[in-house]
Amino acid sequence: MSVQKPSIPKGTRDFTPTEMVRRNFIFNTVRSVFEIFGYLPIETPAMENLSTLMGKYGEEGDKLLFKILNSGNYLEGIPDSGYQMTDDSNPVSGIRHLKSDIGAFTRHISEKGLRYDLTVPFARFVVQHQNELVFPFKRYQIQPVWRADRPQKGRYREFFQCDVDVIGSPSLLYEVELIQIIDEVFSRLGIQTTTLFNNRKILAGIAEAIGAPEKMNEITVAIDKLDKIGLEKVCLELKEKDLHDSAISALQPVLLMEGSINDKILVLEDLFKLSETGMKGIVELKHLVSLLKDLDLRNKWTFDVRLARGLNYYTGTIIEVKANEVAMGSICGGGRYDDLTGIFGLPGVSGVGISFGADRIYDVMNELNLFPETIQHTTRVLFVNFGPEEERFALKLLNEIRHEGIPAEIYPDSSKLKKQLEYASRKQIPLAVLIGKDEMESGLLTVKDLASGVQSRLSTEEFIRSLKNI
RNA sequence: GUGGUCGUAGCUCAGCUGGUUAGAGCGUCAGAAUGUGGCUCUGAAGGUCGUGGGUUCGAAACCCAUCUUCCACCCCA
Repeated sequence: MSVQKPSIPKGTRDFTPTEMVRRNFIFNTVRSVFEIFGYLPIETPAMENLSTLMGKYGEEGDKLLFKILNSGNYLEGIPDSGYQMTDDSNPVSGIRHLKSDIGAFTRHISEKGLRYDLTVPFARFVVQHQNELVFPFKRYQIQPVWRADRPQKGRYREFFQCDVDVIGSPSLLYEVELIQIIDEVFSRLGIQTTTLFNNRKILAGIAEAIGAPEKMNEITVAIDKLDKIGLEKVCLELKEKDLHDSAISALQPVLLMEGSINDKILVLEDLFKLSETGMKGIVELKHLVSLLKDLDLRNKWTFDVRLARGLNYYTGTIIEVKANEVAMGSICGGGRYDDLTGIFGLPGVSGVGISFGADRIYDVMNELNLFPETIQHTTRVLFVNFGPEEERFALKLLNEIRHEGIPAEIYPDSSKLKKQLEYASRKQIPLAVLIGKDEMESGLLTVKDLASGVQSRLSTEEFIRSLKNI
């Protein structure tokens, strides 16, 4: 039997205790902010039926779904001679046919997949539990999601999302609330951010107004690249996407737009004389901006027409957050979806939500050294072990200290003192308690402060009191 | 998914155009008057050179495949 090198699938990671302490710091911060705003937790299974997942994220998204092979003999029911199509009853024979309709074959052997995000499972959850829920329903959800993407920096195949959504109200107050949550979370974590928002109706309006409503996606994707590739190439790309010259020139004012939010709104209002949808978007945008202006948020925010979020289900406001000091994809994003639950049989319910990317937030904080030192160590007191008798004595005291809620431990054997103190030192345990014969007889403990090296003799009562005071 | 890129001790890397027993720093472990850590000193362990093929008298170095890393596109947290 050969020894195999241990490894984990690409794009996945192990987390060490140090990393977990830091990750939990992020989760706890996010969680407590969510709760302050009145959101409650839910969880859903790691796997969903493929029928729930497929078709919700566009063609690209479908490809990125991790599918789970049916258990047992998943080839059962497929005749030896070929493959029976699911949607018509003509048997097709031969492996070549099977390959040519890989979709149908996949549906046969796999009916579950790992969740791709938390929003779609949430929609499914709402429809399934609609009778038990109070609307507007505000929930948060912190769980891993999986995407069969090609990994890169800040891009993993398994990562945690922290979602907050509210469903059952079209009120713009919730957009404001989410932007407040973003501000609060990042202020607490110490990350300086810029929150960008846009409105899907404005994007649709632009496409409509320049006479190419069916090309909205192409147009938004191209506009999104403006910073990256420049005006000329954007226009070139639009041309390649079969957009008329007249449409491209009509788009120029939008591409060249700059100045304050109000300036941009004026440009758009002018354009939207030809688009009702666009006007609606402007009305929403103006309302949102006026509400935000009164709030004195600590982080930057602004309207950005170039913001284009791909997911097909957004219909109103779209939001994205970037860290100011680190080059990384967005660390938070989301938006308003008017009919996410419609496909599951509950039409006309509007919702809005955002998702914090815990893993990217971790990377950003790590790069900027933002994790506070104080979250590091857990054990605060180590009892040094001098032998069976001393052990007994220490165990009693150890128990008392733990009852006071102070994390403490005892060294497992009477190794050299040197070794025991080194253990404390390496684990960054601040206090070591030495109980040997002297201490047992006198009842005075020797307490060593590892940071300063100072030792003191304290009675057990004094010691416990001093621990509680810190 | 498309196009690149990286892979040598636990970690960070060196190893000249293929040539004999593959190196360093850090870390680890063991010692340095037997109840005192971090610093210092001494010593030791640790590598199928990502994996599998091939070229060659000879490969860590060259070729192919494969996995992994990172990057660009795509998309996104």
